[in-house]
Amino acid sequence: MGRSPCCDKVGLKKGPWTPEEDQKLLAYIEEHGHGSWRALPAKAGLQRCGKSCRLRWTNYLRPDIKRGKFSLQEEQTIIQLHALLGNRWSAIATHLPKRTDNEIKNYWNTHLKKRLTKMGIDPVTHKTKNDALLSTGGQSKNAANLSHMAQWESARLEAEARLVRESKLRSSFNNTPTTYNLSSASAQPNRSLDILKAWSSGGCDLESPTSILRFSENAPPIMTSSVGDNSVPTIEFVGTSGNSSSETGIIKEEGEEDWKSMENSVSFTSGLHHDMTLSIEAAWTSPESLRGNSEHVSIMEEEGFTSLLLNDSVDRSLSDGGKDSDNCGGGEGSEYYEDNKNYWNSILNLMNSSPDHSPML
DNA sequence: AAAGAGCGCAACCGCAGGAGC
DNA sequence: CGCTCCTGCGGTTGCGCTCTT
Repeated sequence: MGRSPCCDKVGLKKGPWTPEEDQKLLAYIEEHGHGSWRALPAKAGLQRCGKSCRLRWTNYLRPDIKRGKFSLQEEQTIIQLHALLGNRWSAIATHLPKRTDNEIKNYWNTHLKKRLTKMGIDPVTHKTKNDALLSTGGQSKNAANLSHMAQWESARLEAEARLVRESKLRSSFNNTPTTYNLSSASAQPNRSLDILKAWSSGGCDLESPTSILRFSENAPPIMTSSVGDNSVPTIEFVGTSGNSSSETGIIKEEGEEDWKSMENSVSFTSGLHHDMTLSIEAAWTSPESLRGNSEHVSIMEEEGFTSLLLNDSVDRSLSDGGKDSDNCGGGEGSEYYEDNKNYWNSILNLMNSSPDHSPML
């Protein structure tokens, strides 16, 4: 596919932007919008290529960018999303309001990666070195499941990001908030199957599982456990699933096409029937208002999925999930559940046990 | 105080893929 | 259907600042 150079590179300035250039770019975009980036520099009187202007705007000048030190919450979100998504910074940035993918990428490379390494955690696999050594046999199966889970999660996050973008786009034309529907556990109240078990078993009829990383942005950081001496925060993997036998579920592994169609769907309800929730106990404060009627969880404009990610806590406890009433789970699933639970707990434990939350040097 | 090393971050590079013609 | 334009993304680079010796 022919790709033209972004600029002819003759007479165009490169390198750091000057305040004057920033001012020109800002003034132009405020008045006209960016329109075509390629045409922008000439119109704005800048000796830059369009690509450079776009980067400057998206990574620095945009008014909705939050700069400065990353909070502990943000760090944890990055680490956990990275474990699921890998180096997909734009997807991760979707869940960190006001942070750019570039900033997150830089922060990961300069701070978090080193910190995890120092903790003995492989920043690529998010496994401890011991885990890596033991990762044979059944362990590798779990690793494969985690990888599979990550694929689902990755696709789902992309879909959600798209919906948020579409929501914002629509709202620019229509001031009324846009509402999307997400499936929820209570859509089928008796769903109590741990989705992880289902994945591990490989024999369940599953559609696209989904997961929610839950935090409370306003809650104290996760180390605020008040239970006993053991103040180690925990993350729970809460899986819910429907009556697998009653659903039309078809295992759609590697179902790229299915995901594409799902991404184009306005409602998640049609495509996502399972929730797997990572929750932090310390943030386990469920608004009662959300409990009674969660058939459709409305995501309002500007809050988007991030609200769910960070604030929502539709209560889906493990209490009934532990009954293992399904007929397609099994012991392996339980082990998997425990392994991943332990994994997240270990990361957070290590994070929180750091002398401070500044990079370890 | 000076020089070198290390670090952090803004910016660049090149590829991928969607949209339009 | 193929080409070009345009944008988004992830990896990498290089400069300036800070720290160490």
